[in-house]
Amino acid sequence: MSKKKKTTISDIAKELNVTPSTVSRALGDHPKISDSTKEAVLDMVEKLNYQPNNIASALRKGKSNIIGVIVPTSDRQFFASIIRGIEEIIREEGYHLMICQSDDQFDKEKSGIDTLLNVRVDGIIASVAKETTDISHYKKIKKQGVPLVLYDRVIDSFDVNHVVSDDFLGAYNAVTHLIEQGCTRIAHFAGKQHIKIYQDRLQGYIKALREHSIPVDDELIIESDLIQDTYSILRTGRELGSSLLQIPEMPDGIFSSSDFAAMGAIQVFKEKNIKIPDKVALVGYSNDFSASVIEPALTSLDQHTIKMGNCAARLFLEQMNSKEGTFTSKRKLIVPELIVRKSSQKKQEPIKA
Amino acid sequence: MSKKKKTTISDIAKELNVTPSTVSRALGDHPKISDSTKEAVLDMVEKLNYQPNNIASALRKGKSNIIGVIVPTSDRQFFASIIRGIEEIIREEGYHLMICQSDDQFDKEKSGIDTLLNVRVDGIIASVAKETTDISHYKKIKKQGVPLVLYDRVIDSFDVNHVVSDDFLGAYNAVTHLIEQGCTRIAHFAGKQHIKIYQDRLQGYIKALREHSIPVDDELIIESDLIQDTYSILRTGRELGSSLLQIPEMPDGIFSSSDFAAMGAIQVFKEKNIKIPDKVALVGYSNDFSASVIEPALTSLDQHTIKMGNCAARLFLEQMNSKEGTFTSKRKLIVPELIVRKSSQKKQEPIKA
DNA sequence: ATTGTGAATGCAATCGTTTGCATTGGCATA
DNA sequence: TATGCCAATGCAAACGATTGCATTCACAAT
Repeated sequence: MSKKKKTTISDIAKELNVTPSTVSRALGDHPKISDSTKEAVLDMVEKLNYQPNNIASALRKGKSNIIGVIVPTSDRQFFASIIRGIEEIIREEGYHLMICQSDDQFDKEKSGIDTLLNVRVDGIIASVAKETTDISHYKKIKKQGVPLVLYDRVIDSFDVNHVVSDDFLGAYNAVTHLIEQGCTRIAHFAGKQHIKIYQDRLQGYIKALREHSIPVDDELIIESDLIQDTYSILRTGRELGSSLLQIPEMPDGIFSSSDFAAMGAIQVFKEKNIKIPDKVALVGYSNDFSASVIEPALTSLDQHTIKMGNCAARLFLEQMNSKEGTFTSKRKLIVPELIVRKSSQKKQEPIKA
Repeated sequence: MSKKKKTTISDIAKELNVTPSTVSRALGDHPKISDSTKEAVLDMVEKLNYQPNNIASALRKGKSNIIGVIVPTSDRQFFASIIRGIEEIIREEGYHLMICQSDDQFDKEKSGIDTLLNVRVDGIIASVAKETTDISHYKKIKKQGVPLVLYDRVIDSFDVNHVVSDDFLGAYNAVTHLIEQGCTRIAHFAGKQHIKIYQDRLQGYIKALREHSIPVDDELIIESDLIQDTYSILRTGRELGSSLLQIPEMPDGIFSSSDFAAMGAIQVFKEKNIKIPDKVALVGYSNDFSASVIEPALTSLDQHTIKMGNCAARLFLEQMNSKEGTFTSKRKLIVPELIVRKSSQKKQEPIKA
């Protein structure tokens, strides 16, 4: 329990009658150190139970080997997978993760970034909080010369590395699928339009309709806050579903920007005995596990989040290893995959359960 | 993009014709520094865009203000919530989190702990990997005098702070509930018995049976690996469900140590047209979101994971702030809550959807 | 014997903050 | 005028590891 005085590199040096430099080099496997001393050092490391002090090393080297991640919230599957994806890649390069949650709040995001900067992380990988409009704190990162990669919720008009899901394409494919299944009047549960991903999904929806000469009916586009806790969105979905029942000509398809909203609607429809997908077909977004479990199982878009995390990490490494000024920021698109399930399967047999 | 030379405390000092000490104290709001200098310093901080160097500070103070967390995997709801719970508490005290995933592998767990020790975290909060049997790396933490708190998957016979869910009670309540609903032959989907939480759940199950003079039938206790990815457990659940259909006298109740396994069984039963809960009632464990969505909705035990995280964090702070040697390790129990839904509701109306 | 060479290690400054122990100057008290 | 005291600040040594630039020593070549 008591704070032992930790053994340092000099303790080892003293014991071996060499200087700290030698020990340091031995530990770093420096070519000019004889094998015999290297062995001796390693032995002593064991004997004295030496634990390297990364802090001292980081101070001297100006490199912490930590990379910071900002997530809106760690308890959504989506972001949890991203973290995993990032970690998979960077751990191989000897980096470690420091995670800050913004809870989608501007203040927490800002202070999180400050913290990361204070511990001198070697880079930051972030997704922007839904509240955030002022982006001076992100500019600060760039100004300090710290590599920055944004993922998913990015900032247009800000020249940094991006990795985003191709939301436009995802939406387009989803709606096209509904049309192919015979839907002619398709509603859209949209997210708040100041957030890019929801804009793109709406645009993808519109394009698919236009391409099949289906008129875009504003009445069928319902915007609501789809960034909340899961149960709240489910409730929102129920309300949206109910409201659709009120309008004169009920739509025969729904493309929802959130799985949970779609599931809320499914629940309502089932209670009212409205047949899915015959009377109304649904497609959600994100391919949450529960989408495979609800009945009928919900067709959804898998965003390949782990791959997205991988990609963000690689982008960071690339920027990190490029010599000064060489690097120009890139934008990577991850293509989402439509997982067709019963909720939209009017014609053939379901492919996946 | 170029690495700007960051401004330091001495830059500020030089600019103001004082010494670094004064600036340091001013920033620390030291009482002996005049208000005027404090103001001047703050102004200069703005002007020069000073960013404190936590690394240097940590080195000097021997305190990083970072606390390390080991999670088996960040992409399970359970652990994500724990992280949230921890963060809620410690952020108020100025601490930050560094998260390592063990992926339930011994090696990664070990190297994760090493990393945390290397960056000189002020404490470690961990849940033990399912693979782990050798615990020397945990002993090392303690030996180095770093506060350690274990949560959920703990190590018996190792004297450190614990916070665990009361699995015994949870299981006991679940099974008692099934009995009250009229079940007389109750199966148990058990997890691997070298893990404490699964032992406890099995014991709770047994106790409830005994108390109601129901014989414990080994045939009805099926052990399998319940720590895998979600879809795999679902599949396992399907197999378990199918296997129960084979035995002569089908059970009329199932208590599953995993929500996902229970859901797999539900799917099979529905396919075979076996009525739930009339023919067989089910209770899961963990209260995953999907439990509320499957039909019939699955009764489950909510483990109050956020509270659990809160508790772990508080335990850490307590130990941190206790003077040397004063602290004796504690064990906190979080009481799980039975959320009754249709899957087990033979008698009354469901309380929650 | 002199010089050269290379392998193995030592020296000392440095990274940016913090902090115990002075020091300074001004003002009040005796 | 001398003394004491306090408020405000300075000095310099840490914290532990790294690294450019010597230095040392042994041995080979001339």
